[in-house]
Amino acid sequence: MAAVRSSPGLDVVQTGSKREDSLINMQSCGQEEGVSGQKRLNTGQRIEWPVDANTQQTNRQSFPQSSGVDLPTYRSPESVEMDEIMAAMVLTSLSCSPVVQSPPQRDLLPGDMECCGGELSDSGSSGYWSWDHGSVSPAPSPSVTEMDRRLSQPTDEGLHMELDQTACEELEARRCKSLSRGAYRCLWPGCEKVLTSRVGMKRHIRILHLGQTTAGCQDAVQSSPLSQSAPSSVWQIHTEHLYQACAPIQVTVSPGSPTLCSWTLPGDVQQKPQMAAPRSRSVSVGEQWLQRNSAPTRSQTMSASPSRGHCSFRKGRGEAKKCRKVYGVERRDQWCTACRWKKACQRFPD
DNA sequence: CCTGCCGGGTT
DNA sequence: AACCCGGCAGG
Repeated sequence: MAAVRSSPGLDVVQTGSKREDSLINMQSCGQEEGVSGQKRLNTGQRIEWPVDANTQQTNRQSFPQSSGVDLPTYRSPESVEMDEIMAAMVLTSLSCSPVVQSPPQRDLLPGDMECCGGELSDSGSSGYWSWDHGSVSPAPSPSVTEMDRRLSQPTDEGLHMELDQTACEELEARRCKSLSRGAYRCLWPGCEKVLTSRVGMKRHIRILHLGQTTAGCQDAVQSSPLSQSAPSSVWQIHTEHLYQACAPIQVTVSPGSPTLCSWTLPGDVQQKPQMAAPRSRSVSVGEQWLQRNSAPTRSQTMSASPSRGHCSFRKGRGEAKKCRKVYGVERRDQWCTACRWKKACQRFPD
């Protein structure tokens, strides 16, 4: 059985039964101050479980707001933006230069996109953060129906990020499979247009699918929550192992364009949102508070001060109460992992 | 002395 | 990688 929390004050229990829908029970519990979550099943049983910080965060992305769990018939009012998001995904996919068809010399034109081996940054844009796909394998792509369901769900910022990445992977996989050498096929739903040049394909998507005449695409992507939100989501996801993240998380800021921010993460870490979903672990009040209050701020801090990558620097004593003080030595099992290992506390970071 | 956590060792 | 702990620094 998997227990999830969809949003503050709204708990959801999802059983492993085939009749999930009928067994889903939602209850507004308010914001309890305890360490564990608690839930009532429809059997009348009351179940308490430790809530994982990652699980909480992840599931807030997966089951956002009032929709609770996957209700197939639900259509979000925000789905009207999906065309735009789809366009962004298609273009993002397009920006991933196919290794199979790209010999050492890449047809990089002025204003053309970068290869996805390292960055997706469009040199013609600003404020377009990018992913390093790293070791992410395109093989396990979600089904079309699942994609559609996710697209139709109301999304918060985190889900946008997940959507973007997953969709990019899938589109890239589909494109790599279906493409003949040197040709680009438009993956816009219902459009099978094949062009030989990347620039032409970009133009095709812009004009036909976005209805834009000139360089509006990057701006559309830039201004969408899809791109704006992802870094903070990533940050939230990885706070659990923050003390290990000094090296893996790399933030680079382009000197030329102040808003161009490139996030480089190891592939396995990027997949964590999907893998962490069924997990369940104890979460503290502090962790919940941290996720609610400080995570967005931290993302901004990350963007503003990328020099944090240096780990050897010993910080002065912060003001925050750490697990040791909050729980005491006698409740050491409730400490965060880092505190138990005498590492820098990641539940109550300074 | 208490606390936080770095650095390094062990499993 | 996960886990543990000696020892150091700050308060």
